[in-house]
Amino acid sequence: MTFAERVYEVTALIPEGHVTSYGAIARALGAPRSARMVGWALNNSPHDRDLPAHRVVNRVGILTGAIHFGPPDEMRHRLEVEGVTFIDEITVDMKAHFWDPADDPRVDEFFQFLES
DNA sequence: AGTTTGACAGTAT
DNA sequence: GATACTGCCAAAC
Repeated sequence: MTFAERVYEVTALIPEGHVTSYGAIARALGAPRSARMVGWALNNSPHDRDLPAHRVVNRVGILTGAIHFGPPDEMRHRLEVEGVTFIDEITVDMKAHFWDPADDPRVDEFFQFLES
């Protein structure tokens, strides 16, 4: 299983109405210095898998990946529909919606699965 | 096998 | 504070 595939698995676990950051995913994968790789992985993410990639923002809460969602405001709109609030046009309220993969027991289960 | 490329993060200025 | 700079490393080519 490649690094990118692990990124997809974690991304799929992001709860509705929440967001996480590239760095947080990298840490959860045991590669704390590989935030850029998470971005790279999502950039090449499969379109046939319905990944909630719109729930991944940078550490500040800015939707740096918005340009990959077609219409300029598509990403923000998807988040707003889920109840995610913004502190300005492009910045999500991280304090209210941040979800850390490392805090979710399902992520631990996932890693145990990998070892078996 | 060497180079390039990022949807980043942390530190320094 | 806002920029600028630097470290990062998996994949594609």
